[in-house]
Amino acid sequence: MTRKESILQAATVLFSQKGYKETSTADISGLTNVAEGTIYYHFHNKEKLFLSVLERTREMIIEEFESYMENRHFRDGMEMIENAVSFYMYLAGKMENQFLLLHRHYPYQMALTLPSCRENLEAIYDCLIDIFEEGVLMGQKDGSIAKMPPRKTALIIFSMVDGVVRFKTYNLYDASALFNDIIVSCRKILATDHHYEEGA
Amino acid sequence: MTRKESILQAATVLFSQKGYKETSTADISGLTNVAEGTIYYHFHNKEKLFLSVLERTREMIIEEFESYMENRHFRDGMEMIENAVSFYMYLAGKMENQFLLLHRHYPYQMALTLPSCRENLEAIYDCLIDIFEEGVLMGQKDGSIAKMPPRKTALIIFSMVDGVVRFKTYNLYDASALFNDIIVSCRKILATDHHYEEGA
DNA sequence: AAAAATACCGAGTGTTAACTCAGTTTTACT
DNA sequence: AGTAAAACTGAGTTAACACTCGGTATTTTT
Repeated sequence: MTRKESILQAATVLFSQKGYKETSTADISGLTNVAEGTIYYHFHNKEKLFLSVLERTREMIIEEFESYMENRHFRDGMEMIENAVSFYMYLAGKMENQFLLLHRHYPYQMALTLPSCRENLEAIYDCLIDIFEEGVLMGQKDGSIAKMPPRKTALIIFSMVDGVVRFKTYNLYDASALFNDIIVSCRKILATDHHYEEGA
Repeated sequence: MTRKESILQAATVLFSQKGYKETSTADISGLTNVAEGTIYYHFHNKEKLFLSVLERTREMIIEEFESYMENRHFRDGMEMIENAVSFYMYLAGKMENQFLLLHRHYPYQMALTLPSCRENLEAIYDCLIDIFEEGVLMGQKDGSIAKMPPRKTALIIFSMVDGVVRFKTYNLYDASALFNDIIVSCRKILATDHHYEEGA
């Protein structure tokens, strides 16, 4: 692994676990056995390093999600959303540090003054919410999902799932224990009145 | 207003808007026209000041919520939850800074090493989720809410609402635009199969 | 193999921020 | 009014941190 790569990895871990301000370039240097000067050689300054971490995070999350969705076939919109929800929860566990980074307030604060930061965050959320919205639209065509505003519905489903993941992040409650209940709640929110299914 | 009080207020604003590490005692001193020494006279150090802010936040949120709930009468459990949800969204706007503080990762990190910090956070979430749980239990008795695990259901409702509030916090989406949709979704999650109401 | 370009190093620098403390002002009490 | 206690002040101290820079090692090119 190149030094540049190991700096990025260590920065991802430390920025997410300790926070941006709480992580010093000396910390990163110590964790990687790469001299501090090298960090500045590759990333110019700490802020740009953070942006690189965020950009990498965006690439990884979007790629993971799109490759999951595209090579798959769903019976109907409802099934698509159920799958998207469970994949989101799976991914939040697999890419723990990246999701933790997104659950910190720092990136959103940086986004207020740094357009490139905001672009990365918006790209991630747009990608995720677009997938949910697509599922709603598909479900409304095939009759598995009731008529309701697609974008808003996607946002609500997303915030429900993300909120539960956050409980885990905050060490308040174990998200995986709520997995089934989340899926059931999604179905209830989306179900059409007549053909109401309750599976386990 | 006493100096101690104005320090607490300024600290609440700055810690929530800028972050803990990003706020210096000089910042607080500047905003209050109180000398830095005075901050240390009253709070001993920056960490203890933060804890005082958090304790105050806990007191205020719990008091607001309990006084809202206790002087009120609900037709059934469903109505109680609807009211709790809308009051939560109202309060998140009214006490913007305190909620922002709770939406930052810092307090949860501090909670890992500082039991008194964890106690404050748990007290807040316990209070809120207890209220939702109580609503579920009530609704299951009076028939307005379906049979489902009360605690888990309360957690899901809570994370849905809190997740939407967070969109606002992060400047990604305006929570108030989703208000009606949230209420409708809650009803759908909770409703009994037979007596399914859909109001506006 | 020599030269050029790239990657890397870590001691040094300037700044910032938490916290202290010796002294001053205000309040409380007799 | 006089005195003791509490509240307050801000210059000074110390440590940590982001970043620089002159020099060295490594890789690439010719």
